[in-house]
Amino acid sequence: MPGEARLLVVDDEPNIRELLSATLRYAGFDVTTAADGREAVQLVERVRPDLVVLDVMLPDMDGFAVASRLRAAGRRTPVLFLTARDEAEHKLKGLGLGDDYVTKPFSLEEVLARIRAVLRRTRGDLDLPTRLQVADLELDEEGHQVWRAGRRVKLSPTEYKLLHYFMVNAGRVLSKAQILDHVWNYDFGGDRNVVESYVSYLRRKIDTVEPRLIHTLRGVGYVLRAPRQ
Amino acid sequence: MPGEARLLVVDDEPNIRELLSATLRYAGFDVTTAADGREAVQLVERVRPDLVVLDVMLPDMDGFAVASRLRAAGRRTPVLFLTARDEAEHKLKGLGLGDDYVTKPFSLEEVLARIRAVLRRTRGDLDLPTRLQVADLELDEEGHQVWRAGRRVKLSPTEYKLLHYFMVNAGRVLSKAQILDHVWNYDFGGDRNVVESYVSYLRRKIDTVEPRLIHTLRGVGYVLRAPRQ
DNA sequence: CGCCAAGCTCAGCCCGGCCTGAGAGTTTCC
DNA sequence: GGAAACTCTCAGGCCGGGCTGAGCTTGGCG
Repeated sequence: MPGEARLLVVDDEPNIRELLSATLRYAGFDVTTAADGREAVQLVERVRPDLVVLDVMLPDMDGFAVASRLRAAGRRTPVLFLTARDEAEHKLKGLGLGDDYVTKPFSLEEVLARIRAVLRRTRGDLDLPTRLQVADLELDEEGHQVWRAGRRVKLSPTEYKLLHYFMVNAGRVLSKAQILDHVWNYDFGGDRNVVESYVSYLRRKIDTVEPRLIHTLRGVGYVLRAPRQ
Repeated sequence: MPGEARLLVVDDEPNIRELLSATLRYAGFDVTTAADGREAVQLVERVRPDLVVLDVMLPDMDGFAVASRLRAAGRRTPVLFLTARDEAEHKLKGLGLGDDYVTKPFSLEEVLARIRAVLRRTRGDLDLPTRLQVADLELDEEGHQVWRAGRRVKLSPTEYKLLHYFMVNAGRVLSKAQILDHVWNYDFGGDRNVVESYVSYLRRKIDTVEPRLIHTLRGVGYVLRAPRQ
């Protein structure tokens, strides 16, 4: 439970806006949305969000302009910028302390991770768990590290994101479609065989000892869980 | 009791439309129907459904077009798409989060399960039970797991769906025809001996201990129930 | 008590979902 | 600039599960 933090999501594309707001609400945040910079500035005054998720390409004003308006108004609300891959490089110098950015197209897991990290820093939300555990499988979010049976395991970025998603949803069956939606970028067009491949990689790295934790449910999906219970 | 949620069912085939609306009404939902995209868009405004069940193949406009119309209109009504098997693969990226899809031909149990899952996510209907129990027989919907007398039991997908249907209707006599209609796809052409076969499989897996829970009523059907007192 | 319909069970075929190794294409890092 | 790591695709093969058909069992009824 993210402690009911208030978020303001600002993006002019309805699809992205909806994608984000639905995901973040489901993750337990209190979400307000805005479609342009003007609306965003107004809403910040009204809802006093703990964090603003802000597209840098807005129809009326640059995302950075919005951000400096916030700061000029005395708010030091942290901002998570959404930016195209090539814009990111030279623009990120504009970041204030506590701010961060994610490049489009992003994956939902990525956005959630960044939001949690920012809130942890700025609000001192130490109640946000930083360590996930299922049986003898451990994942440290801050240190990006994973252990199985006490042994350190090295994972690629995608493997890590997949495992993280599994662990946050331990005990819950996840369809391949769901996994694709959360772990892969929203514009990924390939087929779900990727998920099978990565589950296979993961198993080889973290699930070669008993008890097996990743289970296949034919025709349904996968689930990470410790036996018994 | 689904809490009186309002549904809008959109499909141009009268058979499917009726099949769905009758089933969903019987399951306790407040159902409105539409035969094409134009009508659907209008009705969404009027009835403000909690969820739209939407065929992707409509005579006048693509189901996805309808969905984006809804989103453009500011509604964040979740959508359950009905899609042919081969369309499903590559299109599922158009889904907003909170949306889901079912492939045609579907089984009614499948549709009901998806609808409940979506409502649970989007409305936060956490009061909807996720765990069913009859005597010492337990079924966990989220984890797709079943226990009898405290022992974990492994079921195939069809066995699971059948048991789920039994448990939701515990105490009610179900004819083989009813079971066929709900658990098997609507285009299933085989004979009802399948039901007998699967009841047999189920008994072997979950009903070998006292008290027996699955009872045969010759010439009538089956019923799952714990003995009196 | 014997017959018949209904129900039960099991072997077996077939299909499709899943896994995995190989490899192409791309990015990252030294 | 090259090597290593990583992502994704493809296809072959395996195996679990779906369904069928036939023979057997059970229960109802005259």
